[in-house]
Amino acid sequence: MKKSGEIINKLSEQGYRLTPQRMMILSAIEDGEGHISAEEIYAQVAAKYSRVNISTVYRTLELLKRLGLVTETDLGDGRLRYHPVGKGHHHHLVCTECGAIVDLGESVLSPVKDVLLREYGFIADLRHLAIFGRCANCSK
Amino acid sequence: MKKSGEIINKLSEQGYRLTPQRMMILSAIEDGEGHISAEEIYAQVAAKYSRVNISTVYRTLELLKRLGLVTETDLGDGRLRYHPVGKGHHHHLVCTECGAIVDLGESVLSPVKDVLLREYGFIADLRHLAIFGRCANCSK
DNA sequence: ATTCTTATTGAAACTAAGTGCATCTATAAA
DNA sequence: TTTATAGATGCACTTAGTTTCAATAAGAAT
Repeated sequence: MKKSGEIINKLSEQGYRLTPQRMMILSAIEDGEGHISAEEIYAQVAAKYSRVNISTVYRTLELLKRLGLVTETDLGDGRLRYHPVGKGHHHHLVCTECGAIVDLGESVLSPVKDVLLREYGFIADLRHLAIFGRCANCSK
Repeated sequence: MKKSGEIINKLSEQGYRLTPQRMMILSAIEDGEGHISAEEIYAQVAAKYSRVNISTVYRTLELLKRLGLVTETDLGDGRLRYHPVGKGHHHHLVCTECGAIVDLGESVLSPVKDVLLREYGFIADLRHLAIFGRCANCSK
């Protein structure tokens, strides 16, 4: 039960205002296991402070994304999921047949990241990717 | 100016009906340079046959996607883009700063595809990916 | 403590995409 | 050629996310 300090500090360092809405959105993101959706964040915040608007949640997520503090990932269930960057990087294999999700270390994509940087000077954001396809069972 | 036969043949082989709506949607996808959006397909079809509904476009795209006949890619402009698989595979580097899009051969991701198959038995669909990040200019 | 400035918020409208259901029609069977 | 039927469509509605704009309030300056 920590105080979501990491992201808050970075926001205030960079001159962004620390509104109560933002504080509550941040703790919703930093508590829990990550992979939270905008609606879930909204539900958590609204439970304590019913005046929040969901567009504030979306706007805060957009900001955190732009500052590189959270990653946004489409896991194929129709809503985007958010993960605090401070909690570590990983990827997912998502089976489009049965819906199974397998976690994947960060290292699988590092060679790609390196090639893109070397050959194109492109700094690829490959911190939390969902790779779709068919799992071992479904393609047997 | 070919007759969008490839996809039509595959649909009818597999027992799907060849409705006039589908035929018009298919030629919209197969003519042109690919990377067409659902709205653009709808506009093209509606110009000839104003009774089509856009949900038919979405449903047809869903079908073609499921059958592996088109790829769906988010190039970051708020609408998904579709590309006929028969026209070849490639990827895109999308700069989240300036919006520049650089094309990329298929080969960059083949090693990843191989590793996922070998180590997880996972058949990854990596035929038309958009990789977001910062281009050489924007990260100078 | 009060005032000021501008970032942030809430409300509502809007967009892209997906869904449920009654109707219609492409295709196969008679 | 006509009929039957399951697949496909149109329409209305829902959902996730974005945008506009007037009102509010965080944080700086006084």
